Amino acid sequence: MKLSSETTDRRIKKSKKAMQQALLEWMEEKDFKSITITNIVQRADVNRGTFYKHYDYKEQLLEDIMDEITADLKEAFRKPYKSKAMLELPELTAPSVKIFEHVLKHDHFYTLVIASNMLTGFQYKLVSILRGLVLEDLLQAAGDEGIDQRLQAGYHSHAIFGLIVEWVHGGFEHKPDYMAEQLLLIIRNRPAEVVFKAEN
Amino acid sequence: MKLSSETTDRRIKKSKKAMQQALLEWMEEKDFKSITITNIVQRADVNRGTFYKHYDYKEQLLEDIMDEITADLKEAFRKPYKSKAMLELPELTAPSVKIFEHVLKHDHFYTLVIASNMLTGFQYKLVSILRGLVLEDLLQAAGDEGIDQRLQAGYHSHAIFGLIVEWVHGGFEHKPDYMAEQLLLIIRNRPAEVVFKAEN
DNA sequence: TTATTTAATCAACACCTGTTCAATAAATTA
DNA sequence: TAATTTATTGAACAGGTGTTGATTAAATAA
Repeated sequence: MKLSSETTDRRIKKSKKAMQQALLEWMEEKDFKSITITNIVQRADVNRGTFYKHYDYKEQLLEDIMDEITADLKEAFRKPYKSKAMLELPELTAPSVKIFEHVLKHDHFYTLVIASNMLTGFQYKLVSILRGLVLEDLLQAAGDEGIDQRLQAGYHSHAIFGLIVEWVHGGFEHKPDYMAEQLLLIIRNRPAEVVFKAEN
Repeated sequence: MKLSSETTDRRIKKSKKAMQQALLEWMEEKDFKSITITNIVQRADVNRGTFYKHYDYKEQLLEDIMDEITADLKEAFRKPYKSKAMLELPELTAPSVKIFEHVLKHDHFYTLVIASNMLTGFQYKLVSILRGLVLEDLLQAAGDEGIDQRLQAGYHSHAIFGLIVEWVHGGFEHKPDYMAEQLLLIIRNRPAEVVFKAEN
């Protein structure tokens, strides 16, 4: 008798890896939209049925690739942080430096995904992770003046994502330390009269 | 002789409207992904060639619909604001109240787009508009302590979008005034030690 | 190793896609 | 109004899609 074992069948891993690799290669050559399932399976040298056995559409295949990137982001937060930047910047910005270092580590992928327009799935994952981290800290820090902490978490997680988008669009012309410093400055700033000017 | 006139041909308007209406109707019934071009043109009662004359893919048709929504957002900012909330809240939050009122006005559409996962195009437009408004104000308010204003604009525009997402996911359980109040509280809060807790 | 389970393959299917073309109908211009 | 321009139509096409069922091959369990 054969029960569902813990480790996935080597054939599955092999097929998935081949298709993931094929998709990434095609993405270097042409627009995501114009890449067909047939393209992918031909380059991966697997049957089209194999694709449909594991995925419903190509976006799902991309999400599989994204999962590895976001796993790295999560891991980056667990490791203790040691670097020059930490000595120069306030201690509390360390985790945010990690974010930007993570993005820079995968700069090619981030550029590919953000520059084109298929980040829905990726953005969702990324923001969800950031939101979780922010919310965790907010709950520990305990209530501030009647602020809805879910809204606050949604606000800050998207905000950091926005910073990443700007960074990518600018072609990574700044160092991660600079980005973390800017994040701190923006947060510390009193932008009430700046975010939206009152009409006279 | 017939030159390109200012007003678009009535046939074009009619065809586009029919297809837009058909897409919205299908979106009530099934997943965006599973809606085919054939579905749309059959319900709109136009030839498939007509679709491809105006659009490349269905996402473009959706963007056409989105343009009307975002046009309303822009317009909402130009009109002078008068309401009860203005008396209760600081004057400078008025424009942000408008944002949330706009979202509530189109609550059905926002829910449809944000709950599903095809907001890439819409989000881009929305954030771009917010970013433009924020950046405009930032440039007028003049430099604050070495903050990169583009990064700041990206930060705040995505942050507000994040607030909208939270609001939609929560099923609009708050009033626009409350959302604007929360926005103000979050911005005014000193969240430096809250956004990311320093590890010990 | 052998038996069993399960993934990958191949062929075939109806349907959707994106494009082309000549024919038609509706709009605009004078 | 008549003449001209242009959108829409309908048919047809080579391809891609998503699914099926029977067969083969590889991985796992005993």
